[in-house]
Amino acid sequence: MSSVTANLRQVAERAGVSVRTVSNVVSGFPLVAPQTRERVQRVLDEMGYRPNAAARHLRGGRSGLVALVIPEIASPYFGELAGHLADEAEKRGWTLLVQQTGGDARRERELLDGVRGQAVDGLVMSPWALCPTDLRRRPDAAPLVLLGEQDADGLLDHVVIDNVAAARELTRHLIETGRTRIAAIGLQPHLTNGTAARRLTGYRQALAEAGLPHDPALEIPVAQLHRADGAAAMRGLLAAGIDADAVFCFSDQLALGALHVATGHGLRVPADLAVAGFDDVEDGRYANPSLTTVSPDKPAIARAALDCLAERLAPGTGPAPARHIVAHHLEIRGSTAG
Amino acid sequence: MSSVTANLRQVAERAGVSVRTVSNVVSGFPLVAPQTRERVQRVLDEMGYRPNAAARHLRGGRSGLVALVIPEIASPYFGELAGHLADEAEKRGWTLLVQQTGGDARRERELLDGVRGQAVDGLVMSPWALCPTDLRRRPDAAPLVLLGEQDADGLLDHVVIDNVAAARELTRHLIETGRTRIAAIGLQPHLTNGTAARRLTGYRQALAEAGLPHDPALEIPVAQLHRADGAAAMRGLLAAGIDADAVFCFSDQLALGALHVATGHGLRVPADLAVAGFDDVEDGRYANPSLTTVSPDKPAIARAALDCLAERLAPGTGPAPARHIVAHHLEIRGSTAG
DNA sequence: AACGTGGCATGCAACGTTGCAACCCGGCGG
DNA sequence: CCGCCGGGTTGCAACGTTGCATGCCACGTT
Repeated sequence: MSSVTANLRQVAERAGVSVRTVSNVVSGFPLVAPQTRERVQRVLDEMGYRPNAAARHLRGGRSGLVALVIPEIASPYFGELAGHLADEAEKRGWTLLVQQTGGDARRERELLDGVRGQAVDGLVMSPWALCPTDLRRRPDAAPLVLLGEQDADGLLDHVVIDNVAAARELTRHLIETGRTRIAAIGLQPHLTNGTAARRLTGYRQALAEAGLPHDPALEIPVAQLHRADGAAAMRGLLAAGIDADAVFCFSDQLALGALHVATGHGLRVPADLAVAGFDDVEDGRYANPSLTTVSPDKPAIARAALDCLAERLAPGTGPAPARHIVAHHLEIRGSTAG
Repeated sequence: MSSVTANLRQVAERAGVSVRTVSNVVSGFPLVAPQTRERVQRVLDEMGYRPNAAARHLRGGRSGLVALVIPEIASPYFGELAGHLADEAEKRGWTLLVQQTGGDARRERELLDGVRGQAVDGLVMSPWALCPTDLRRRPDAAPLVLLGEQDADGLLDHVVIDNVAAARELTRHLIETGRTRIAAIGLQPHLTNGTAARRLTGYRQALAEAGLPHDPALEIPVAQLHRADGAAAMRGLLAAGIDADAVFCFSDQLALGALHVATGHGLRVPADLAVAGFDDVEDGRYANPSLTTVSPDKPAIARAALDCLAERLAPGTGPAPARHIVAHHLEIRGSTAG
């Protein structure tokens, strides 16, 4: 079977030059005579030459692939993030590849030390089950950037927003609208990912600053971050007869589930109950009522993650692993302020 | 710089056998003496050997990569589909790679005849701007499967649901709940993708079957399929004073936008206005009220697309390009039946 | 006229893997 | 005893590309 596309040798033969010279033209090497360059270029175009990625990869060690390793791409937050990452990767000449873990520890580990047989130049990962020591103890493979809180300052690159501050700001907003019994939905004590813990900290700080009591019954853990989990948490609150006047959910998905159950239960939002989320996914903007949320700068997260990988891939060791903090802002909408 | 992982040569040296024999062990070639196999396997494990994907690709011509070429991954429908595709790809030893086109013709063409320099084994594509002739006129590159209607029966593989029937069923449902002035939102006359056209056909058929008049003012085109477009269309309906008692949107995203505007305008759904969508994305399930929709069997779509690629990749030409029809069902929820 | 110089072009080797053909050797039938 | 057979193992070559070193030529300088 012949190759699907012309290769350097075939172009060289047709143009009457050496393979090396064609390669020089393709790669833009300056020491090629103008008329030679032009002739070779013409043949390249004629034959529709496209460089063979496998050969380049084998030769140069770069595949041009970056892996996004996440629990699930169907989740709106990761979907939106993947969109930005794909765009940014494109700008840098990379292609994004998606690997789903389902939050499973074994699968996370498996992907960590060798996505597709060392075929990627770098990994952008959102770990749920692996702890920082797991993440560090791996063969000298492709550079790794983590998304979300990791308690691994100075040991691993990770991109985050200031979750404590963001949660505090949002909670303060709820307090300013007159709420005093604010539930927090979304604790994830079973995860190594420290994001939920930081948001809980911010929430508690805001309560303390306002002199509000801190009621453990209002701090509700969830199994996952799906709408169904938010719905279940809300049903639990209602069934237990807990009189909350606001719920702060640690993701928009949870909030949308909670909102659905609350309104289905006859509660008016925001009059009877304020509902707020986190992530600013597009669904929230069009919910009824639209959802107040913390909006992380997702394009900036994508840029930061890929910049970080680019630095690690550049010759030289680059700077020490760092915590890259990205901007966020409060997006106040109808679900908390009617 | 040494290679990041042990290669066959290093393993062979350590195990005291030839490179070829190690390769035989790795690939499970049967003619290897049991004790040799065992010894080599031990060394493989010790050294943490992982086959080099680039070399395999160069040698064997298979990269193990499948590209998903879609307008945008952030769209919930494509996000959910990508999740299923990634899972199914995984099962078949493939990895999914995402390329966004933004619906742009040039970008679609570019990706079509050479994603990443012929580095993928197959493409799953949802074209918006390219017509079937464009899609067929391409160098003998990787096999291609299209998602959505293409008017290219027998010429190109494509995976669809029966859009005419589905739209007819949904419209009939609206009629059965007593609606007579049913708007259709989501015509896309500017796209080559024939999906919207088929849904419009089904809609009109149902109206005709019920003996309802067909009012062009109720057939509303949109620029894209985002929530914002659905919202804009709904605002247009309301501003024009058109008295519809139902809107059938050609995607859930459109429906959610329309729903948002309708309820924001004081309309009670479904009492004053029924709203229905298409795609059954998770958002719709948790909307207020939850959204009636056509639910395509997304896992089956993913399976069909990848099975089709697998057939094309198998030795031999395989069956003629076909239209693969996947099941769907009506998901009746609160937005049409209170 | 001999020499250095710099622009341009080329050949060789190697990246890690696998298809192919050959090889060696013990056992068995002629 | 020789030749054949087949299980087990091996070397060679090639996939397409690029780094490195070298070759060649014309021109300008000594």
